[in-house]
Amino acid sequence: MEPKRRVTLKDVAARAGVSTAVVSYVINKGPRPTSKEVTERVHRAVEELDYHPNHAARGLRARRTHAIAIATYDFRPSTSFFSHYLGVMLAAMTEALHSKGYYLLLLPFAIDSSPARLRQLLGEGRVDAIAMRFVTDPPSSDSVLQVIAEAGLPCVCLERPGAARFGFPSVTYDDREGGRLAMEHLLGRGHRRIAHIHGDMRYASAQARLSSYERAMTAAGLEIDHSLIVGSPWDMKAAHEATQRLLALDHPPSAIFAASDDLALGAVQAIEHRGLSVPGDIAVVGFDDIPISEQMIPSLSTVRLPLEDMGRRVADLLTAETASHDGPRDVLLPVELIVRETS
Amino acid sequence: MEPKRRVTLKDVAARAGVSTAVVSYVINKGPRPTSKEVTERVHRAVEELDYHPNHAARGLRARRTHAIAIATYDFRPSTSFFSHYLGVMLAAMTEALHSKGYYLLLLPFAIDSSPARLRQLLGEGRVDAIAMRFVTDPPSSDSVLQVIAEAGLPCVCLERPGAARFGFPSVTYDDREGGRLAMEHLLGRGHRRIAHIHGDMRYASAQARLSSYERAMTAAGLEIDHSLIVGSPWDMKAAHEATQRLLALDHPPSAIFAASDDLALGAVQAIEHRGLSVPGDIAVVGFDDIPISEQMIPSLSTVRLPLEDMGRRVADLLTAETASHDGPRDVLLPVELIVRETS
DNA sequence: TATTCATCTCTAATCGATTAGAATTAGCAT
DNA sequence: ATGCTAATTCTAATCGATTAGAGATGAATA
Repeated sequence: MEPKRRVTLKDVAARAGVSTAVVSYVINKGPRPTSKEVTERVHRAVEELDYHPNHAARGLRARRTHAIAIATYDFRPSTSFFSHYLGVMLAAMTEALHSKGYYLLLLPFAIDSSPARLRQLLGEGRVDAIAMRFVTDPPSSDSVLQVIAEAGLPCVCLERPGAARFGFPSVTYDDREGGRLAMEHLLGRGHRRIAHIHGDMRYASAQARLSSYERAMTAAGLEIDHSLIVGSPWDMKAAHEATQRLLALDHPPSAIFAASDDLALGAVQAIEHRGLSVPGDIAVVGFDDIPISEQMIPSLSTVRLPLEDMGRRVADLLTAETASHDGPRDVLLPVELIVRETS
Repeated sequence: MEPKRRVTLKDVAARAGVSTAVVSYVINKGPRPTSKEVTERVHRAVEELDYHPNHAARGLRARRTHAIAIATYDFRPSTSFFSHYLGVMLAAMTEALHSKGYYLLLLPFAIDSSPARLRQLLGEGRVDAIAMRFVTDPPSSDSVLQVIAEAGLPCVCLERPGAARFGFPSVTYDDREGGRLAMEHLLGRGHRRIAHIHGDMRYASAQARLSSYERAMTAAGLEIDHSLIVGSPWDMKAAHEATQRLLALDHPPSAIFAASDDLALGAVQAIEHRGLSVPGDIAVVGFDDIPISEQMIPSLSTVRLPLEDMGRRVADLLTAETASHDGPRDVLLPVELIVRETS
């Protein structure tokens, strides 16, 4: 393949019989008006030459790269970086960004990675803005956000609000409300002895869901029985074993609220292995709504996260020219209870 | 945040008391030698000023962006783009690229998306190379590859070899061998009546795994009973129902080879719901080795894909200066049979 | 000491766009 | 027609690096 000579602005200008400045104006729809006739000629030339503005030249002069970076600070980067959770969100975000002419750059961050890499990325001026996902609450994230703030780069935080003091907005789904909905549902079905399987408590989500459980129980006038709160590290097998412990109790629960669908899956399996039925003997509600939840039999009742919405909102916030009219906002997106067969 | 003035080459040069050319030489370790003393002075200046070369300027002049794009041509882009499969691979790839100073750009392609987007990306000169994943065999992918070839960009194909005529290497895992291993394993345990649950036959993997099944049966001198080959669209629920049909046969199988772990999951559930045990009554082997496979009880025997290896290999191929000494190569990575409790 | 050669450094052109500021043209009222 | 303003268009500087070609330096050789 002989690498055909690139088509440049100059070529287009020559073909359209105008100066390069005008071509630039036409392409960028401004900042100065162009006559209808010239505009058309330029567009035709662009079309005919299959011209695409060079990204580097553009970025150099205009200081805009039309690229957005996303980094996740997670404890389990390699296995979970692209969980269903992040995956769906990323897909939506990629698509939303693309439709605005932006590209998404993936950064490989673990929760303990040094800010050096980040500093390099920012120093290079490679991206216009950055999205950060933290699985824990501030202030563990502060040093990272500090780096971004110093670079003067727009940033949106995923899931964990509280970056407002850096001037950054956030997009979060409503973990608390999700837990409330799940519990309300189970309580509404008459369950009184409800267990909770929580996830890795280093995660803010695990904390939030557990505290929703406790709040709901208390609000319903029920005492919190700590033998009904079992834990595991977001791991289906651990959930299976935890459930076995629940089933072995003198007063086993009649319902289980699991902090994730993976955990719920383990619970359902354990219950069925014990010869009991779901939801006949024990009802189960999960959290996340991963694809399996709908497909398994019995299908899993769960709390659906607004993943695609989140992706789109983040994309919108990051590409908004009109950055925050009235200060950064913490966007809280609603979750949805999906009642299926396990409850 | 007042956006601090950028530190440029000039600043570094001034501080080190040399010309910008020398700084460039030092930073890029070539193409001309620099004296030890000057080299050190420059490094010190870089350090002190926290200098990072501007990506756009660099890209403009040197025509290298140090960015790699990846696109997936799949039938189900939104749900599966970031399946476990792609996720782990991407994580490995991102990391490998990063360690070489490259960044990964995500492209949001569905299998029927037009080449226009791609042409734009390439026209912009935004990336140095591109990785493409196709879930079907050529020639459906040819028009896309044609675009890349015309742009003269290095490209690596994931999973589906046969792009050699465009001069592109490929990285694939051994689907056929995986099927063979799974079947050999089941046959070795004395199973003779083995069923196969295949996935969406539009996928080359589904085809390859099915044909491995047929080949193994034939090689073992067994006749292929078409009532034992049931299909579903990579969907756990469909697998569940397909398995119910298998169990209802006059001569139900004693083992099932499922074309994916998701399908295997559905099969296991169906078997257990029927009151039978796995592997006591029926053995099951899956394909992929998703995280759940190890965690479920009983844990699932399956074929593990070399996902991280693939990611790294692709990264290597795409960043290799020495592009193909002796023509493009189709790299075929081995898979591994993981025997667990279901078989 | 003069000459040659290798090594290192500097000057300045260049990549391809954007965008001030100047120049031109068009539109309109006088 | 003429002057004035508004609408367009052109010229050329600029972004921040890389890199050919020229120049300077020092060591080795004659």
